Amino acid sequence: MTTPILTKNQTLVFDVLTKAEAPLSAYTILDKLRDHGFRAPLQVYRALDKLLEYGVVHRLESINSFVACAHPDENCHSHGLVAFAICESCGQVIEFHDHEVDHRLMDWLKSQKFKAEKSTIEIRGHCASCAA
Amino acid sequence: MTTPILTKNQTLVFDVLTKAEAPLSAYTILDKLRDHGFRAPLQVYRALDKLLEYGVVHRLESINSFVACAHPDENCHSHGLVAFAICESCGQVIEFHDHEVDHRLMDWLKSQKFKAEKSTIEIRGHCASCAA
DNA sequence: TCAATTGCGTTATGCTATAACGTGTGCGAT
DNA sequence: ATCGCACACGTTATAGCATAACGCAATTGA
Repeated sequence: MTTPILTKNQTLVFDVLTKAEAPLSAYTILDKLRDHGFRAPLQVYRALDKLLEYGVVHRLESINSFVACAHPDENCHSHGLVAFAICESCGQVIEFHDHEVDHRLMDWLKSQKFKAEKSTIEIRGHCASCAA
Repeated sequence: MTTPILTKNQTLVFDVLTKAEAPLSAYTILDKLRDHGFRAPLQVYRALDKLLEYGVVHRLESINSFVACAHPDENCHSHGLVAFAICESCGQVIEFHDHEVDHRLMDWLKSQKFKAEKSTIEIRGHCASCAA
């Protein structure tokens, strides 16, 4: 699946996320786009839904925020599980993929006959710079 | 760290969660406890905070809900990482611990000099009974 | 041309979580 | 004993996150 051309709103939201240095909440995105005519949360959420579907944006469940995918080119859906390390000081996010963890989790799920659909792996703590 | 005696409110909330067959949101807990004098969300959240601190309850970030720990006796904080498989049909949750996944993630974090504090691993999908 | 699909805008609403205030109770130190 | 402290509790208000439901406009394809 290749990413379709983005609509105007989707582009605006995606650009804001791409330029941000940390995850943004939907309402923060809304505020940043008021000058571009955004007035209501739905405008943001609808764009986010599509961007998530295309795999170019990730949702961080543990902090109710969104980040642009770290692999702009390839489609992130093909990477298997994605994990995130989120710094609680500076907000920076490190995205990573590990097939070992993948397999281990998948094997376990298989043994339970559990059909996985979506996964969330998020570690909160402090990054190298902030741990000081 | 052993779990202190629970207060009245903590006990009420913990009992509701223990009897539930699926995770409950704070507001659902509130509704279930109105007959016991609960009137406001804070009464629930304050009890939950303590129960989370004691490690006898887990928060499921991806569905904004709470479950009683599957290991009532031992303290769950000592298990290292905890992961959850959450059925989107019946709501049932399977809790599991895997040292392999643990180590793998921890090694990765170490290589990034990231100091982990809290972790969230949640897989949504369908359990054996519901996948049919 | 017509119907179906998709994106968009708006208003209203619902769900999740916490701030800020004050009260009461138990308990150790002086 | 009583003072001070820590802690649980109750209440009101508010902040923050997300979606329902309506209608309009543009696009596309039969």
